[in-house]
Amino acid sequence: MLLFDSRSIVRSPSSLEGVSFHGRARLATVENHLIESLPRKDRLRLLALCEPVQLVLAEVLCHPGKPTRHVYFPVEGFISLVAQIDGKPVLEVGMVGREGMLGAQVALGVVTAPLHALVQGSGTAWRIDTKAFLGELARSEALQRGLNRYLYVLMVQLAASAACLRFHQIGPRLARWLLMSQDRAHADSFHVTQEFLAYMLGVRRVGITAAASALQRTGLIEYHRGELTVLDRGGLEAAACACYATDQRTYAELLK
Amino acid sequence: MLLFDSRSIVRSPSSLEGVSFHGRARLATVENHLIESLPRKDRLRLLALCEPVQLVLAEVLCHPGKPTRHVYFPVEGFISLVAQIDGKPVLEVGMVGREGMLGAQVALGVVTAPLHALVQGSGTAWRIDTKAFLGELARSEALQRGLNRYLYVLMVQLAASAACLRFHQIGPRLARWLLMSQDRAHADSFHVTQEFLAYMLGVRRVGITAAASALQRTGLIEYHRGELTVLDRGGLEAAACACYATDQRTYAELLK
DNA sequence: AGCGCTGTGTGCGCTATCAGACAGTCGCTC
DNA sequence: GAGCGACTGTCTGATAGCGCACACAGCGCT
Repeated sequence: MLLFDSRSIVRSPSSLEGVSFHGRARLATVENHLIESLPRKDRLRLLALCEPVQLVLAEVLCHPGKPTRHVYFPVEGFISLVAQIDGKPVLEVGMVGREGMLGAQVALGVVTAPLHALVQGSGTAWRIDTKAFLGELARSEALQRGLNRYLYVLMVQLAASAACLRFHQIGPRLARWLLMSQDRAHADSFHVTQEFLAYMLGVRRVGITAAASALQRTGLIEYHRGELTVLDRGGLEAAACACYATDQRTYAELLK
Repeated sequence: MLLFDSRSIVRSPSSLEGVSFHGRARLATVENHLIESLPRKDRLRLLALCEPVQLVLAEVLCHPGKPTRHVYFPVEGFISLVAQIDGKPVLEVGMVGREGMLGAQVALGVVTAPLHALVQGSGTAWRIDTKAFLGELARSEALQRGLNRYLYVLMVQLAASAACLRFHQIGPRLARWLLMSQDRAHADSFHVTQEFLAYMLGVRRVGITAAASALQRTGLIEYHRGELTVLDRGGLEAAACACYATDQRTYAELLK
């Protein structure tokens, strides 16, 4: 799909800051939250199985119905979960960043991927062979607990997304999407075209043009040929539908 | 909510058949599929903990965020899972019948209910105290496996529902809903008002009036003041969006 | 400088659905 | 048999979003 190739996260230093392209520094943490939450012993054993990989933008890490060869723990990169209709991926239903993992369903004894997994922000991640991971999962109760809670959060958010999709308009949904991406990209600016946004939100590109123009006019964001910068995070939060805040609360309550 | 009281499944014998109100006989099976799939030993131990209860129409078995006191294995009755926005339940995102259970999230170590659970078809079910169930879950590996697979199916369907919701029109979605209800009600006719259908599908009542009129005009269904009968199941399947068939396949592949 | 690709803005007509209101009709109850 | 509530059908006007088409601008490549 051509769309997949039209995405690329800006990783070059901002010409203004000259030092770091990270608007909100989170450099202290270089790990994945799920892994971090493990007791030292289990964590080390798990990390011994991990290999660092670079998530390449627009890469499709798994296809629905196909077996998952690896599970991924994003550190810097992040991933979109995309649902399909009639065999065509059409709509983002979830995002996986440093707060979670891709392939949690293996904890349910199912190695079949449920959704398309599309790398949406390039960056590092830990990767583990599915079988090896299952072995470690059997050994570590803490890992089981972590995965289970994460699966629960995923379910809650899938359900919430469905309702949001139905009842909220493009503008607020776009604002929410930008916030969620910003959280996972660990940067205030990233590269994303209107075409791609339309695809993620399941609307026409023109719909995004209208909504994004409005956000730019009111000074919340700035964009130009795919370079998008969040200027006023507070304002964007106000513009987003309540689902963003709800999501945040769910994460805070269940994953910490 | 008044809507909840306006629903009632027809349980009186059909005047035509005079013997059974079941259009498609499924009387041979009086159990729940999840329970049935257990090895004899585990099944008996689980059933010893169960108490039979009557699911009362329009009863709300759990609220999102609240702890689940019991888990339920429907036998004749069935349950709608309803997502909320801003604290108000607004949209059905899943159905639980004889093929599954309510409260599967306890297998994830979370006793908080994720969604509203609304009894949509009255009838019998098995009920177990959550704690007792957790004890049994720890004992039975087969039960764990069953629940895990069921949780996976739920997730897949949540994602599929979201996409369906976004891209399919009221008519096909209504047809799909009727088929899914018919499957779980084990009857060709059941009681359901347009008001309630609108609520489940997240649309206005008028939208249902239009779609249902069309289905009646083409002879697929017949309804009158809440009494709805499926006349042409094949035709209804053709009228439904492909999501129904996909759902069926998912169940067949993963839950048997 | 010229070309072509990608990304963005716009216009037009159309459809599905929404919001609100109202009327008819059936069935139950008093 | 009168009254009332529940259920269904219909009307009017508004709107969010769709499909399609096109114009234009920035950017890289030759």
